[in-house]
Amino acid sequence: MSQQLTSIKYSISDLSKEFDITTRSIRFYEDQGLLSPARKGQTRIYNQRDKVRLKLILRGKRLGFSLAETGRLFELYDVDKTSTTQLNSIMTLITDKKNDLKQQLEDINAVLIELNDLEDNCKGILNSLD
Amino acid sequence: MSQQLTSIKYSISDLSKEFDITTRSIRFYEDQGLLSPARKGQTRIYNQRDKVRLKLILRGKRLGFSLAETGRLFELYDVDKTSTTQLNSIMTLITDKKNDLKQQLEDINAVLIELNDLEDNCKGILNSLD
DNA sequence: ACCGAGCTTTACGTTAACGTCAACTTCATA
DNA sequence: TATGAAGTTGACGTTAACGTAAAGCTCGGT
Repeated sequence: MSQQLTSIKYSISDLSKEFDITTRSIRFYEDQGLLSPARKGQTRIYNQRDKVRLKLILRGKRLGFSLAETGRLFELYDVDKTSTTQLNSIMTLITDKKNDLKQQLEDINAVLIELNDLEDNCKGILNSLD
Repeated sequence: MSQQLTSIKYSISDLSKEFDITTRSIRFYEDQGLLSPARKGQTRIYNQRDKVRLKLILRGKRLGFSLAETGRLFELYDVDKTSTTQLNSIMTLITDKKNDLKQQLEDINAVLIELNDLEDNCKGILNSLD
């Protein structure tokens, strides 16, 4: 039924080129438990899911998440959904993260406003030098 | 004329308490050239400007800026405004930072959407357990 | 005169996230 | 067959941003 034709495979250097990171980093993320690619002999073989995970890791980094935090977010999807206590602890974790991100939104908007002011300032000076 | 009554002074522990950071951190920021408080003998005396700077440093940290990056942003305000080349290099730096921040906005919104989905999911399961 | 609280400098320790060899295998190609 | 490109596992080095401990001033209160 839901047989996916996701037989697309990637080598470690494929991914390192695509995301512009080193193979060292990719192996390190695996060490930290964020990736678990298949193996053909010794060689790592990455599929679509691995690639998506890697993209999420890098997005997390851009947001200042530590690898451990990103790992915890990954686990949210695999957790035991039958335990009420588990569900509640997830909910609080989600709430906390959402608050962090809302703070970040405020921060970013504040900085953007300052940068725009500064930019206008510079433009004004440049124009007055004609 | 524009004499400011900004004679409000702070000790290092005042600031450490107010911002909930250690005095070690505050001194470290000074080592890195981000703060330069006055001295009374050996003792550091912080004024309103120093306090604002500290607030900006912490905001930068929340956004994932390194201390060096924040330092560069500080310098933007003190730079020689008569040099056209200086102005142009500032402008490109501003443009770059703005692009970074716009990317962050996208990232944050994407994560917020996911977290909201996950939250709804959890709520649904919790409700179905009644 | 002594004490404790708060400040100082100096200096070594720590953690995260990799960088950078070194030494090895495997595989396709000249 | 050899050689070069791409993969592997250690293992030690590095940087940023502090933590932490040692040793010492200084000042108000008892």
